[in-house]
Amino acid sequence: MLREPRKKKTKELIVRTAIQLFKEKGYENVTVEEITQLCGIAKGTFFNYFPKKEHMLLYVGSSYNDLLNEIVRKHREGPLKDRLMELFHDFLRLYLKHAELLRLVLIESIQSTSGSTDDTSNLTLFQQSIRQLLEEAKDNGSLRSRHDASDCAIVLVSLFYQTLLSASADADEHKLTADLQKKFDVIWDGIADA
Amino acid sequence: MLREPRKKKTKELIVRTAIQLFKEKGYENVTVEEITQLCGIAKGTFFNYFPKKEHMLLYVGSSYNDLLNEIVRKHREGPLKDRLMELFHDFLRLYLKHAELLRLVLIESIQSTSGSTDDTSNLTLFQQSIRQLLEEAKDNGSLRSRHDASDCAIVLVSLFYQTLLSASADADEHKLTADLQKKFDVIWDGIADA
DNA sequence: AAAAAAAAATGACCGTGGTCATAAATGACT
DNA sequence: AGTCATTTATGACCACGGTCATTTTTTTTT
Repeated sequence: MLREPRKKKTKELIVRTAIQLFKEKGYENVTVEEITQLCGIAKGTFFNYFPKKEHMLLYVGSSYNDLLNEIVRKHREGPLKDRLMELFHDFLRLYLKHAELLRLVLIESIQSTSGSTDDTSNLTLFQQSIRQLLEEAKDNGSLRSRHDASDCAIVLVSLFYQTLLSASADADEHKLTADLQKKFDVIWDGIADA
Repeated sequence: MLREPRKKKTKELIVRTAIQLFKEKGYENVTVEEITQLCGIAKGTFFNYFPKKEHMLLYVGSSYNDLLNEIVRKHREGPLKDRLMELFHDFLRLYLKHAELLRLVLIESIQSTSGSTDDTSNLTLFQQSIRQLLEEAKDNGSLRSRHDASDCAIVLVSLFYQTLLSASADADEHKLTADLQKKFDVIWDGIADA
């Protein structure tokens, strides 16, 4: 059967073409027809592969998955909190490279995740790898916490996303890192002093 | 000048009609034309009052502002953390009454807030009232914290929103309250034990 | 009260996302 | 190779959000 590989090829072609156009001209300024024309296919074909234009954004997101995992794997030295901060700092830098597009991706991911327990969403994947990191830290003693690793991961990741989303257009890397640092300080120590 | 009051009337009429239709049939299933027809005005008129259909969602959001402030004012007894939890619990109940619509409102609010420092957005307003509550608590001694009230407010509010957004369609009030409780425990005590 | 100016309403019109009946392509079977 | 079944591609078509030149209404000026 030669059909499957060919479908995949077409799908990849659409994704690659679309991402490039989105980065060039901005998501809103790219029409589905434009994408398909550049791919040499008919407009209708696009919708055989993606139910909505917005679904492309989820694919843009998942195209970053490998890169994200690599970053998570990279940070293995030093105190846990510092490691996490460096890790998020790297993510932040990556995000800022295409902030306009990735903001849409993030919002779309949030939108598609909510209302359904879908474990394969980009957001959940990311959360899981942070959770895993925390669990390892708990196991090897570098983190002592009465809280569930899973809950901590949710908290950390939401605050990270919140930082990205609240980033105003003029915000630079350093401002955002500082923002994130403050939030992390709060949750790391807790709000109320003992 | 009699123009201003009349404009306001029309705007209110549109908002009321739209909200009702949204709640009846769901945002996506209501067309602008339908709204205007029910208002007895032309389609084009709608866009004299709202630049986009989605802007209606922000107005839906702001229509809850008074109610929200009232809830904040209501909880004045007991330990701070409990008060906050009750407060958020009330919000949550309110949210669940029209979860479908309010999820869209929330997402739209997030979307419109991000990228611009707009202090009048619904989200910012809410955050500010929580911040104020925390500051009062710090002043009268019921909260002792080394962290900025503002930062704490951001953290609390983001986690609340995250809870709302991650609510799957089948989630009930109790499940969500429990979810929220766990997150609040984490940030209240801090992730790492002393 | 008439004329001029300003503001607001209108609906024909357009672009784009998305549908769907039909056509083309592919693979299985004889 | 020829027939049939199934999958995939196609583009005319539609619905809806949004625009804009024109008309209608309201306010100001004389």
